[in-house]
Amino acid sequence: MAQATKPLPEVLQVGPLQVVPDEHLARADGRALMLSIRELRLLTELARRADRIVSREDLFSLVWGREMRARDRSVDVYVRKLRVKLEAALPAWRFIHTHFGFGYRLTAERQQPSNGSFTTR
Amino acid sequence: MAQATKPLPEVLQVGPLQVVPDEHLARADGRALMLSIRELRLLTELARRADRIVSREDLFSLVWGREMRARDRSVDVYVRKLRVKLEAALPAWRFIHTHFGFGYRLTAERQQPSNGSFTTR
DNA sequence: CAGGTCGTTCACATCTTCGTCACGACTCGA
DNA sequence: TCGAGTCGTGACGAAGATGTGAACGACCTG
Repeated sequence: MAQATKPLPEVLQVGPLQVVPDEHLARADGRALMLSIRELRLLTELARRADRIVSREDLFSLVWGREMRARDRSVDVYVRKLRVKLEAALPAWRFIHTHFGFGYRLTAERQQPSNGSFTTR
Repeated sequence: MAQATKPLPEVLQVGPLQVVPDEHLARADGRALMLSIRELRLLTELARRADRIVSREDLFSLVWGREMRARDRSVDVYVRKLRVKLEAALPAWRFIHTHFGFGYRLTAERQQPSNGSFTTR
């Protein structure tokens, strides 16, 4: 018999970042982040597809629940908002990486100064 | 000496804050807080779920024992009363954090210079 | 009865979020 | 190198959520 009644809350771990969608909460090194609904949902969907590139269209329909209109910049704007908060919480890390022409990818990478070789963007 | 009927009194510790529901008492750094019944119950239920977000609806049914009516602001008002007393007792700490659109979270955080991500209002 | 505490509810003030723009910086292929 | 398209970023107003002070009545207690 399968564990049909087992709640087993979903916990997404991406480096020092932890997302618990069911609790409407994300943590950085254990400390709670203050995220809005949209921000949290966006982070959640990215985290569920960590290390993979997710297109804007997919992200939009996942988070907003409808088709993205052409030239809609909502995803970009919310990626920006997330980046700001993640940067404030974990300055030594970078999480949301842009793939030009394709979309975004969530991956925990240490911010390495004094090395221009690896461009993260 | 063990007692078969020992209730094992519940003691909730949240930073410098201590709540003992069975004694109808809360302490800040050992000093007793003067809380009304509602205030204490609200603090208790929050403390039992420390570090997690609790929705207004859940808080209301936990503390008031009935379903919350739409647009009822009771929880907000009592959160306010608690904040005032906690602030008076422990000015260097912040306990009740608002999660916009979700509810409240009880976590002991030192009053720090503004940090966009963590600090709660 | 007089004064105080408590719980509830209102009304208004303030803050957040959200979607959208506009403009500038950036990327990449021709 | 250049140009078209893509992306980053700050700002805005409207709608809605939350913060806050106060009024009111019920309930003590002396």
